[in-house]
Amino acid sequence: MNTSQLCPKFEKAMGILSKRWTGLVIYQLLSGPQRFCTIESSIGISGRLLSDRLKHLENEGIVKREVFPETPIRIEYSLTEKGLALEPLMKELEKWSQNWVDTEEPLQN
Amino acid sequence: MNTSQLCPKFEKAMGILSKRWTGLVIYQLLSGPQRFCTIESSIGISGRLLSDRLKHLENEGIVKREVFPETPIRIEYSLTEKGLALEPLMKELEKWSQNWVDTEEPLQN
DNA sequence: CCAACTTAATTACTTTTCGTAAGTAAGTTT
DNA sequence: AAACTTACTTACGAAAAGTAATTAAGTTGG
Repeated sequence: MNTSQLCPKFEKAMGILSKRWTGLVIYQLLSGPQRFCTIESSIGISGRLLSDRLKHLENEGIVKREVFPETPIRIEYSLTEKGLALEPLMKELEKWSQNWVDTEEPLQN
Repeated sequence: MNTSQLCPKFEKAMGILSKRWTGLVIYQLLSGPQRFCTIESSIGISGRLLSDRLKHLENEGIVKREVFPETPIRIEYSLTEKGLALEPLMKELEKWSQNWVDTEEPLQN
């Protein structure tokens, strides 16, 4: 049972961000609209999970899926206004990671 | 296999945040040092996972565990400087959630 | 025309993580 | 001594993730 005393909006926002891969997908899309296979290889997610995550983000109104009936057909994913609004947060995470994150493995005792 | 082209520091930072509950634990500790059972009930996490998350956050140098040998004994968790540095990010998430998150269920078709 | 290739998925199966509940150890209160 | 509290740990079924193979629709090359 969830008996938390947090703001439901904040809790939901954190829920989106703390689902594995969603943050990276959003971050990747901040550099512009992209195709499925581009996202897949840029962040190292499997197709199975990327498919799932894009669907969820579409449901949340964060990502938009567009089909371009060119030849060959092209499907592009991009951020909606809601998704783009996460840019300041991503910038903060970039800053924090540069200032505080150490990629070395901690010493094993 | 992870063949991503992202900055390893950023990727690690996102990895920390996108592990379930860690974000909420950090957010909760921003309001000050707290005991295990306080965190547990404020964010609605189970003891089993809170114990695990606090250990991980301690290993990452984000959370500090202090034992006060009073009577009764008291154990407090607080944020380190590294942990406190996440405040601006949390404020951004608060802003975003207030502006964009809708807690209503999406319509079922 | 047909075999091989590409993209955007989906399905099948194994491993890992989560959630619930119960148990434990140390100390406190009644 | 029995019941309670805190800070955990253990056990176990359920859910999610990871890997790999498959599919559907269309494209290219011979």
